Parts: sequence; structure tokens; C-alpha cells
Amino acid sequence: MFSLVSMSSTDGASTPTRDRIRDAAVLRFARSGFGTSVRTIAADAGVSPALVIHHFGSKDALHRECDEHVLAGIVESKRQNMGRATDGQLLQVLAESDEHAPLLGYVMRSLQAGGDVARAFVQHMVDDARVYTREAVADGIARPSVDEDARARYLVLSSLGTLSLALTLHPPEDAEDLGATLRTFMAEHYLPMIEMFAQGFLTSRRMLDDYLLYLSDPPADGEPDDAPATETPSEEP
Amino acid sequence: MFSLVSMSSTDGASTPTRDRIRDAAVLRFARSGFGTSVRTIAADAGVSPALVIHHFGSKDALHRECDEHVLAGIVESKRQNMGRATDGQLLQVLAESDEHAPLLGYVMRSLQAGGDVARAFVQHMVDDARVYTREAVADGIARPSVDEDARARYLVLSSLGTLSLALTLHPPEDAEDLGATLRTFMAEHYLPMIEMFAQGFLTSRRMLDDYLLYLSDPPADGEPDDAPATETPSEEP
DNA sequence: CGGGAGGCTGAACACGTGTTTAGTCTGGTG
DNA sequence: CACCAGACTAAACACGTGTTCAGCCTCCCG
Repeated sequence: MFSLVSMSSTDGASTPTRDRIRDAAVLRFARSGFGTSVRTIAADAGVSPALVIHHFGSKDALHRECDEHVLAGIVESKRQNMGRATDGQLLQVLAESDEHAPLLGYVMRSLQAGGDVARAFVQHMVDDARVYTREAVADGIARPSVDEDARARYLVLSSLGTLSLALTLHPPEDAEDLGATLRTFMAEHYLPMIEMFAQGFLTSRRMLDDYLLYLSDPPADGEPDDAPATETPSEEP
Repeated sequence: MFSLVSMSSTDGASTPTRDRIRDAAVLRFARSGFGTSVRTIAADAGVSPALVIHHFGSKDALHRECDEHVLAGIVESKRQNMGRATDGQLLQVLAESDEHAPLLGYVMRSLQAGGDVARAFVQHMVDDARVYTREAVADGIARPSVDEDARARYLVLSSLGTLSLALTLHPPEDAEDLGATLRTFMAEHYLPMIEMFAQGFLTSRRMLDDYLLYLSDPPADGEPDDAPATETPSEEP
């Protein structure tokens, strides 16, 4: 009646074949997206399509279980590499690892598709970013922010969003080698990124101060046309 | 033999019904993504599925024609609003316009799906950003960059990527009202964004200078482990 | 040894898709 | 008027999908 070993999260005990199917699914989903057919996954695992459904109940259930498995793997990786790298470098480290690269690929797919893994992964990185920025500020390396939480969110969203969009616009010919892909991306964008981090974009704080002033004042939401920035010179969307 | 009025780009003369189908398709694609079925689009246009194929040949051809139409619309919008807004504000202006909002929605979908419209749209914005940043630098408003082109690319990719990812993670309940969606996004991210623009993140230029030095030196690609940033405190991926 | 539970499969089913086909209607031209 | 090109449709087709069904084979327990 009751399963003695409550293996993973939802249900589904761990069987060699079952695990093989799940692993094949994670790999396939990462490589070809979540539109991949059950038949393809079954072929990858060397198994009949019916067996996939037999073990997981449905394709959606398989998808969910892949999500959980990948998320658990990410958490585990973070624990393993704790201290070795700080967040940003985390991606590099994971991408180079043969074991964990597929997980990262899966996460990148999820970032494009949305859903719980994506949100959870981003939340993890935001939490980490909060810690790291706090330390950096305390060490005098980073400037303090008016809203540290918002900044942590923005930093993560901006980094991952830039990467995701760049990958979508120019998909690497070898999607397997995430490490190489990341290096290519960095080769093109590291300079402007670090430039922005080191010296910003504007020469004066005026726009920032104006906005802070605007925030402290009653924004008076009666008028529809009360945009805070009228003379912005640049491209924040 | 020859069509006297070479209407649009590829072929396909302009017929009321044809245009209605195309417009319905653009709207549907923007609202529900490119996986939408021909039958749905046909229903939206009040027409039989067969007629859609009769006019466009195939769903892919319809998709391509929507791409061209949207891109032309964007260019036209930019021409209309020339001077009214500078790039960043462009999105706001377009999103508020009842006529052009669907086009923007379509573009956002394309940014997630990749493809030519996405690349073309980004390229347009990059070209604009180059001009605007150049002016801003000349006016002493913006700091100069070591690589202005790379910075323009990064600024656009970063802005659009952040927006796209934010929308993917937290889809607005009313996807129709792009203006409200954009305002919500800005309300959350404008502060950290402008903070970054105004004062950067780091307190010193050291990491930047180190990287510039690293760039000028022979990078010596024999060694696999030659990451430029070893003691970075933060979250560039 | 007997037998049943469960991993596993090939074939089929139900359904949604893009597309085709045959045919109807209608407006303009000889 | 005759007629024909073209807009338009209902029905069907071919196909890929997720899923189910009936049955096989094997291992384990009584």
C-alpha cells in the first residue's frame, strides 16, 4: 500500500529504466525544446513510447518530473561549487562541467518557455545576488543602492535576459557545448558590460536624483501623462 | 502576366479579405504565439481555413508575410514618431498607440521565438542606439566607450532581454494592454536601471582597466584556464 | 512447480494539425 | 447572354501527436 522509500518529490519510485528515460528527456528537452515528441524521447532512451507513459502517466507529468530533477540538480551543483564562484561565475563553472551542462541547457530552455523552473532558478540567483552585493557593498567594492532588493532582481534579470536574447537571436551551431557558447557571448559583451558596471553610462547623477525626487513627491496618478524622464538621452525601454 | 501595381514585397496583391486575414493573423500571433492554428486565425477573420491557404499558400508563407508587414509597420511608426522619443521612449510611445501596440506585441513574441523579424528589429534599435549614444557623448551627457558599437549592441540586447525575460517569468494578466504592462515593468525596474546608468555598480575602475590590459596583451589561447576576471564580486553571467 | 505482478512492446485509437480537392457562387468581360 | 476567372467553402486527406489496449516475457514469491 505505502511505498517504504519515498524516493523523490511527487511519487514514482526510482528504476534504472525510469531514470534513463528521465535523463534522456532532460537532455532532449534541453537540446530541442519542450515541443519534442514522446516518441523522440523514447527513441533516445531506447524504449517504446508506451513505456514512457507507463512510467510517468503523461508527457506533462514527465515534464514536471524533469523540472524537479533539474532544479534539485542545480541546487546540488550550487552546494558543490559553493565558494568556488560567485553567481556570475557560477554559470561558467556549470557550463564547463560535463555533468551539469545539460541542466544549464534545460534551464536556458525554461527561461524562454517560462514556467516554474524558470521562476525558481531566477529566484535562487536573486537570493544569491542579494548576499553577494551586500558583501561587496560592505567591502567597499560596490556602490550602495537605494533599493538593494530591486537592484539584485534587476542584475539577475538583466544578465540572464541579455544572455537568453542573444542566444535566441544567434543560436550557436553547436548547442551542446554550452561552455563555448558562453565564452563566445562573453567575448562580445563582457567589455560593454564591465564598462557599464565600472563607470555607468551617464556623466551626471541628475536623472537619478530627479527620479528619486519624483518618487518622494506624491506621484499624483490623476494625470495620465506623468512620465518621470523627459530628456533621457538613451535606451532604457 | 505582370501585375501592374507591385503591391507589397514578395507577391500577393492586396485584397480586403486577404488583408483582414493577415491582420487577424498578426493579432493572433501576438496574442497567442506562433503555434496558433490556421483554423483559429480563420475563425478570427470570419473565414474558412481553406481560404487562408488559398490566399497565402501555406501557414509559413502567412507567417513570413506577417513578419514583413509588421516590420514595415515598425519602420513607419519610427518615421512618424521621429524626434518625439529617443529609442527607449519609442517602446512606450508605440505601446500606448492603439494602432501600433499589436505590432509591438508581435515583435515581443518574435523576440522569444527568434527569427528574422527579431533580428531585424534588434538591428534597427542598435542602429538608432548608435546614433543617440554618439550624440549623447558629443553633448557630454554620456561617457564615451572603448567600443561604441559593442556598447550600443549591449544596451539594446540588455534592455530588450530584461523586458522579454520579465514578461516571460510573470506574464501580465491582460496581455492586450501593452502600455500598462510596460508601465508595470518600469515601476519595478526603472530605479535600479537608472541607478546603474548614473553611477554604475563598482566603486573603482580597476576591473575594467585590468580587462583592457588583458585585451591589449596577447591572450595566449593555449591555456584553457585564462579567465580574465578572477575576483569579480558580482553577477555578470 | 505454479502463478501473478510488473516491465515492456506493437498496434491501434482519438484527435488536432496543415493542406487538398471538388465544387458553388458571383461579378465582370467577350 | 454566355462564360469564365477567382473568391470562397465543406469535406476530406495525410500525418504527427499523446495515449490506450491487449498481450508477451520475466522475475519473484508462495
